[in-house]
Amino acid sequence: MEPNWLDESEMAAWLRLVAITELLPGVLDTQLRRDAGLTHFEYFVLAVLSEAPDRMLRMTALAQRTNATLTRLSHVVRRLEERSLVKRLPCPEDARATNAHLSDDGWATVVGAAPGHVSNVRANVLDALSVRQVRQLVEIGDALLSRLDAQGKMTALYRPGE
Amino acid sequence: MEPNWLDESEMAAWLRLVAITELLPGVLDTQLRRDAGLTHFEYFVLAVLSEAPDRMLRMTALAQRTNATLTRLSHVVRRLEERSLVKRLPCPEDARATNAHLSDDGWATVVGAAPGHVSNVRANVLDALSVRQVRQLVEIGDALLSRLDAQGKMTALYRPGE
DNA sequence: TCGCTTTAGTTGTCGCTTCAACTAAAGCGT
DNA sequence: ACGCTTTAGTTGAAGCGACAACTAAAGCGA
Repeated sequence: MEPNWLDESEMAAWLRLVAITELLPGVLDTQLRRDAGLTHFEYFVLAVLSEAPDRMLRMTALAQRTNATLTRLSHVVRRLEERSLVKRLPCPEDARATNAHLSDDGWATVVGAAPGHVSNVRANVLDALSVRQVRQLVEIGDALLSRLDAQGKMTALYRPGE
Repeated sequence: MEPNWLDESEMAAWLRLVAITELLPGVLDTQLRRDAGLTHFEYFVLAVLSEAPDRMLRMTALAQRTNATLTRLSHVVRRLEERSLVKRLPCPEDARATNAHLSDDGWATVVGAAPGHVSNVRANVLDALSVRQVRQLVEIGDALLSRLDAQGKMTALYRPGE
């Protein structure tokens, strides 16, 4: 393991990426918690469900689309169900599986939270970037995700096949 | 709050950024935990201390350089001190302040962990990017951090003043 | 149809982060 | 010298996520 150290430019990029991954979750959680009583991950789960056919997805599919482990999702969906934002239904075709269904309350919650969240994302992320940088970020994101999620378990749905 | 929704390109960039912030911490933590018994944040704290004069920094300065709240850092440094990787010393010039000092064990730990960590960062991040993309990522990172850390409390040390 | 393996999901425990509350010292105005 | 405010840091409780262990159903080979 001979240390092939980072050069100046690589270190600069790496430090910024680390800082972003530390700071971004807090920025998202703070706004959503204050305005909608949701963490960003909870919001994301509800938002993904809201776009699914019948507002319903299998736990495994939902986990993939939210970049989460099944364990994490299971805990979160249980809490969301306790708040009546989501309902869990046994899947008729496969008795092992569970369907997560967005309730009317859940729909209302995510619809109510969306505008504030979008404007927060604009204010803290997208408005800082030029159109060219947004395109570059898509490319960079695909490149990184091809390593971070090499098997495409999580991000296969929107990333180009390699 | 009229919802100015994201267009396709903005949504693509945003989804990728969210996925990265969800997946990257796990990739870093898993390798460092397995090979060195450290979380990435703990490693980062030790690494920052290792580069400071006398391997020592005030808690507040250390918090800034690690993108952390003082609360989070206080807990982490206490745990590191219990493992004898760090020693806390009262600051002679300011009786309110605490200096965190990297012990010899801490130094050995971070030096031992660095090569594996760097090669993990290469394998999962930097090797996926071209030289141009690394430069683009620095620019994008600066742009994002100017919003995420608008007051420059955390990242002022390596980001250009606006 | 029997048993083995894989898949789907849940649960309990533990560790880490956040939030609120707190102590204590420094700075500062008068 | 006196309070008031700010700064530095710690602490305890609560909540979330990771890991390991588990149940149960499906797939599949002989």
